[in-house]
Amino acid sequence: MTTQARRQREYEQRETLLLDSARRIIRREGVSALTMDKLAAATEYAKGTIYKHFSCKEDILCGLCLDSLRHLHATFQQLSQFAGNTRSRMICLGIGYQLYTQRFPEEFDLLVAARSNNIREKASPQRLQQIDAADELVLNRIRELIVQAQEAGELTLPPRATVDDLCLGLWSVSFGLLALEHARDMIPGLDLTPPQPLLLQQISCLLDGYRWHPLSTETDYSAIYTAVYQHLQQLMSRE
Amino acid sequence: MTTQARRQREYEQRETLLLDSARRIIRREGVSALTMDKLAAATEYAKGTIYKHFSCKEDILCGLCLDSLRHLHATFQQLSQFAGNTRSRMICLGIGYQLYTQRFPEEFDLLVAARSNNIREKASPQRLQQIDAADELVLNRIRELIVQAQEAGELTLPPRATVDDLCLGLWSVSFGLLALEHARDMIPGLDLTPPQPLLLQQISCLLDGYRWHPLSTETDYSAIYTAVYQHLQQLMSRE
DNA sequence: ACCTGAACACCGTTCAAGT
DNA sequence: ACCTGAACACCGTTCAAGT
Repeated sequence: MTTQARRQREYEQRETLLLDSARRIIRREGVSALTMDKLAAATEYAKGTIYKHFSCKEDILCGLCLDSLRHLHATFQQLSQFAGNTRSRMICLGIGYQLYTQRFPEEFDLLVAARSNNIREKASPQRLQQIDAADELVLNRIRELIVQAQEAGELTLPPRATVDDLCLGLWSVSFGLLALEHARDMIPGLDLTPPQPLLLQQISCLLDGYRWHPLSTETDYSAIYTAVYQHLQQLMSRE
Repeated sequence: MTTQARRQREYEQRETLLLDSARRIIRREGVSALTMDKLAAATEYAKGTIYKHFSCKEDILCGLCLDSLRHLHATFQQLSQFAGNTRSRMICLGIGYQLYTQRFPEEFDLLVAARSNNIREKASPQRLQQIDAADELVLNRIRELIVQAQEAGELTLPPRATVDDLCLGLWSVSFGLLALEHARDMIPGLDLTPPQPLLLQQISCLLDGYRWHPLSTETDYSAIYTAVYQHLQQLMSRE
């Protein structure tokens, strides 16, 4: 039935509209400004209609989080076509993550919040499952690169470490650092190297520790970092 | 005036009571179950009285977060008396952090949440300042140990890295890993080494990267880790 | 000077009525 | 079958009245 197909399409379009409107409200006025009344008014739908799509307010937040993850995955996929040795390409992913959080700080706040139980316990199971699936896709891009490094002979993991250990390690430093970076000016008197290369510094030392060649003592990654950073920044700002 | 001193003391006792009751409610029923009515009933004070202490609900959450940080700092202070080379002692701090989050998962959720702007923008400036000060004290314990490692000749930082870079790096991996660990069973199909040594694994590789001696290739830290972990676990469960 | 809790305002959620 | 928005319930915040 074509009618059914159209209905389905219209339903999805409406969901997109709802999420986009919600995102705009949050970006402009913060999460606390997102109310069902406001969202209904902005989209010109009744409040009841919103509940056809989302089980509760937290479910909307998770919907936004899901969008963010998919966006991040798309960015990672583009970046994995980047030329260079595997370690440089991993740095690319780090930069991509960093630029993403800088451009969409409100979304990153949601990514952080969606890890806490307060939000998860209210959202619908389906949405949570979708988030986990999207999470998995992002992690796969990292995993993939680690395996490629092994195949290229640029990485030999220490005896007790698995691919997923390294994958989680990278994910953790990046996530942790970027999450804490929000609070950067709030923590007084930290004498840090300039903000940009901070993530590079941490990832570099971690990868040196895992002995992912060429080591940072063998190659100057800061030049690569700066070049890629500027390149990506232009690429992403054009979107 | 002694009356004033007594008043002050009673005021502080009441604040402690309010925070303890709030914590109990959150532990038992989750953050969303914490309402002003419930807190007033539990403490046998009127709702208006709560506002003598806290500017809003989020201010209470930040108050709990502050308590957590101070508790963590006390733990770190105890742990810094631990004997051994500086790298082992740093691992101790990591274990302390890990055990802390395991024992008080709800509090850790608040520590994560208090980094997001949604909460910060509502809490009182004074409370936020206190949190930053407490944060600083915790970081100082880490910094201190790094400096001691330098003095002991066990650590020579790479040319571009500062003490605070390493400090933040350690803080980031730990925070990131522990924050993500909550979602551990939710991310399907991750083939990871058993949960306990996961943090050790990441910290070890990071410290190897920073060339903090003795390197993990020179010493078997997993034995030290297990011993300290069990020791601390007993110590903390007795509290 | 401090505490109280009724009253208010706001907002998430539901569901009977309408199309 | 789907959409609507009035009505409801809940909860954070205030402040006039009481001690």
